[in-house]
Amino acid sequence: MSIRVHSQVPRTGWVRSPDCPTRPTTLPVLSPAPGRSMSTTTTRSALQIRREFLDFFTKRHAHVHVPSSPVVPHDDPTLLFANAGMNQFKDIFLGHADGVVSAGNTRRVVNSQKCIRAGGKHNDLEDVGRDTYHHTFFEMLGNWSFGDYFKEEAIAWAWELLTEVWGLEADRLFVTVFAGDPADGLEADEEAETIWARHIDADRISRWGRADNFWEMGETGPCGPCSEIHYDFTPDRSGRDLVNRSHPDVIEIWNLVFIQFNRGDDKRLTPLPAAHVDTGMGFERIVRVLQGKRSNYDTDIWSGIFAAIAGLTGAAPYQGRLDDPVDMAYRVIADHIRCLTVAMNDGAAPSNEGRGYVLRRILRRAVRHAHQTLGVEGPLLCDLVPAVVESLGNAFPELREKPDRIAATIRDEEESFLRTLDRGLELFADAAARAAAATGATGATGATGGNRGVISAADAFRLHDTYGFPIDLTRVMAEEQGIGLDEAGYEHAMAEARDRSRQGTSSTKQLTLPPDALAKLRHLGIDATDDEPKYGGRPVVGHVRAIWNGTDFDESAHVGDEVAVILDRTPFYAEAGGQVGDTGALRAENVNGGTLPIRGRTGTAPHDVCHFKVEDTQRVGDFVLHVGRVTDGRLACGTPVQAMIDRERRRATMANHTATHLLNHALRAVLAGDVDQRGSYVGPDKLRFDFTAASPLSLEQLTEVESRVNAAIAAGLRVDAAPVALETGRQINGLRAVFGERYPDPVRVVCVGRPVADLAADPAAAAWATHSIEFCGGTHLAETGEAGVFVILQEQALAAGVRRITAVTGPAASASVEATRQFEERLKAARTLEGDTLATEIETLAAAFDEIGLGVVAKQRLAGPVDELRAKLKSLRKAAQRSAQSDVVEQTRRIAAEATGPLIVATVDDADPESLRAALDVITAKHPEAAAMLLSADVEASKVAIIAVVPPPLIKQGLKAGDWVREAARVCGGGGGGRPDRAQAGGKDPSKLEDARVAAEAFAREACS
RNA sequence: GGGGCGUUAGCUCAAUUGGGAGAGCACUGCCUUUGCAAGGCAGGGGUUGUCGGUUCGAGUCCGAUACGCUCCA
Repeated sequence: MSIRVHSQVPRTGWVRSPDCPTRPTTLPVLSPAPGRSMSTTTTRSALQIRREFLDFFTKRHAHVHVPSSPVVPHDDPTLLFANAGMNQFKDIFLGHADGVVSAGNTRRVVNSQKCIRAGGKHNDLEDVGRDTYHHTFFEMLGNWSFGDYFKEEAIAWAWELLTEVWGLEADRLFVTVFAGDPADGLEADEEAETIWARHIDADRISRWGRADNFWEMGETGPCGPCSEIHYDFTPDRSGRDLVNRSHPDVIEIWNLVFIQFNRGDDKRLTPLPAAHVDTGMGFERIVRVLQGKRSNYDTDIWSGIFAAIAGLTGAAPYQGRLDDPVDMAYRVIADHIRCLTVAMNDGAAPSNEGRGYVLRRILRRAVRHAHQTLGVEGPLLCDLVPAVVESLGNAFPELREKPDRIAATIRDEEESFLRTLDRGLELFADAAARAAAATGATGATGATGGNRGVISAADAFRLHDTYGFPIDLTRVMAEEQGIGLDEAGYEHAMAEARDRSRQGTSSTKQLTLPPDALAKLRHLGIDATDDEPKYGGRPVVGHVRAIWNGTDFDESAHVGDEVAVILDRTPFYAEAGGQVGDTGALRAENVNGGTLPIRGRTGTAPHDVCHFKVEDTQRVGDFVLHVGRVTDGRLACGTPVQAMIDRERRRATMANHTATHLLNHALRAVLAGDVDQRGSYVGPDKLRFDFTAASPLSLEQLTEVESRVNAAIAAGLRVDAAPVALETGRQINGLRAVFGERYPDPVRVVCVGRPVADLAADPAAAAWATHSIEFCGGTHLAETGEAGVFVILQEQALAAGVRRITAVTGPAASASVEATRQFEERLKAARTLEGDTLATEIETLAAAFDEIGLGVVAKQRLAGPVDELRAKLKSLRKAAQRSAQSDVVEQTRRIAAEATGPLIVATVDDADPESLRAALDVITAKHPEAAAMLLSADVEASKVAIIAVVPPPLIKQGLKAGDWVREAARVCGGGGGGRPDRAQAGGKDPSKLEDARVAAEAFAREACS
């Protein structure tokens, strides 16, 4: 179905016409919009529409407004970006689907969720700009019932809002309901149909099958029928047959999902005890409907951004034409900058992988349109950020926090892409030249398309794959120059590359649980792992509850099996919050001097012996997975095991974790607040802390940070951790939380130097600002002194505006301090050395400088002196080489002086190939007509170096330098070659040096005779 | 997670089957010019990212690794 070109339709015709009057709202809770006039066309602003939606549910129907979750999901790796309103409530549906559920204290929620649909399975990116309704970023309005109201209210309220509050006409609305599905034994949703019939003419309700009207979250889990409301834009209201036809004139505006079933592992549906409502209404669409526009882009949502684009580029104003490249550029740029601003505000950044890569592609697409269509030379997008903040800041106040930083990052990325384009242009010119050469149409000017050749598939693919030069740009440029393009071949190469990429994947065995396995565990009645003992770290007795082999659950595992074990109780810390998972062992024998009592399932003999080596610990849902291998005996479900962590490794990890908190706090103190944690790694070997910072840390700042942390360690402060109500926790003065992270309630608070109880008692106290206080589930030292020493090893850039500090504590840090001390002493001592000993010492020191793990502070301080020494070594070497060379040259001078005739073959002492070359130049200078060969032996290295030169006349006679040296090298056990006029070779037997010389002389005489 | 490409002087880049590490710009000195812009001559500057292998010989071939660019998921 083709999309009609809207430019044929007068735009004003789509503002509300007399047959579509706007009825004033009668709702008392809504304040009348200022300046609203009944006599002219009255349209609500986008701002009002959003407000009215939220107010309708909060004020009139007792919902609680829950703010949008970040568009970058921090706790769901399966999701690239938040793509639906239900994302942040997923746990409620999944985890506790069979009980009474709530979000916070309410079971009625309303929200406007920031969503991004780009990348992943549903990729709309390429459609954005081409039509009237695709967006990479959009808002999803929704109301929610968690086991509270159901179809009756959901339908009635939706109808009330649309027709009474917003005054939409009933004869422009159509409703769909679920038709039932025999395969699932599902009846049609007559309940919804009956309810609808009370509001709308029965002939406007239609039944649809599973694809359109049955919603499922995944293979298993909560699901149910849904009911959609469609709006008919056709001038004569003839849209009845266009419902669900993807027609631009009849669009779905609201989807009401009734979650009433659970799909089990056996694919069977069982009714849920508490049913839920999940509704979604695309904000951009409803605004379009209420403002009577033919396109989402004709609404006031976009006008500010369009105006900014026009102002910055000088382009003609937006006309709303679908077929106009300029208007398309407007849509693409406006859509993409909204998406980028929101995503980056929530913590994403353009990069070359994952969601960062999606952002990069979005940014580049926008830049390309600005560049090609609007003729923008430099960066543009970064200057549009304020317009986005202006238009969305009211709904999402977090956008006002750091627009400058976002703009700066976008600018960097734009500039880098413009460089890529420049480089691509050169490569394109090469490819075009090759295309012309291949057809023999060399530089014929005025040639019409076709005879200037074709850009080969290989070139097009290489431009794209290696240099990121987009294929559509290649196409446009080829067209401009009248060159063809092998697009079919390009697609083929692309498909091959995809295959290659795919084949490389899917080989490693995953020992984490997929969602359906998780559901199965719950189905088996296995409870969440009790991992509270992790904070104590002492061995505990647990029972094997399940054994996961990567694809299925087993009853037992045997020696050599790599599996993941789930216990009912464990002291193992599962990887989280940057801290690595514990390692250790599970044992089932002679615990506490005797055999463990058996309390598990039947069939497990008391004499079972087993040793399971735990190599990693991961958390999936509420279960702790002990990943590793059986090293002895047999591990069976039900077996009681002694679970013991590697305590030394844990101790080192704890020290690093506590130090990470101290570092976080010190950074904030030194860099004056402009520090957000962006990630961390806490392991036994080291800690890494990524944070936002505009510029590199100076030596002074690094020193300051390091000494602050060491001061806290030296003070021997107590570290306290305790759960606190989330609301109280958030109020604690000086608290560090990770941006965008979601925390449980109650949340665990870790504080250095003050009992958590004190904080909870008076959260706002000014004194807390001087303490490190974080929400953290990790394991920590009891007292900071146990960390020993803290040394920063490295400070580096990770991405624009993000820096990483790598540091160590404990023995590793002490070792670094000691290494630094020794290094400094040796450095000082080296200044007094001379000659060979100096050379050796400098070499050792220079090598050690990068190897021995010096702290970054020491390193920066010592870099100067070390460089001086390096320079000194260099000049020493140079001098030595010069003198060695002059020795050889001196010998050669004598040889040259004594030599006569067209053939000079001589041996010299102690010459490296370099010196031999210089020496040979001496001979050719004196005897340009002679063929010359020099041989030298290095007895220590047991090597022979040979070099030869032959003037052109002798080459003609048949003496080729390459053959010549090869003959000489053959005698002393080597080989060689080169050009006819000049060649080198080597041998391995210095004792045959004289033989080689004789053989070479004979060979040359033979060849020249 | 997987694929492709790259890393050579301070900067931008060369180096044809493996056989003498180079150019331009920048730098230093001298000369020319009233001065500027520039020109002439001379000179300094390189562990060819790192580690290992093959070879008589590696910037070049092979394997690892780091970093960067890029494509795919």
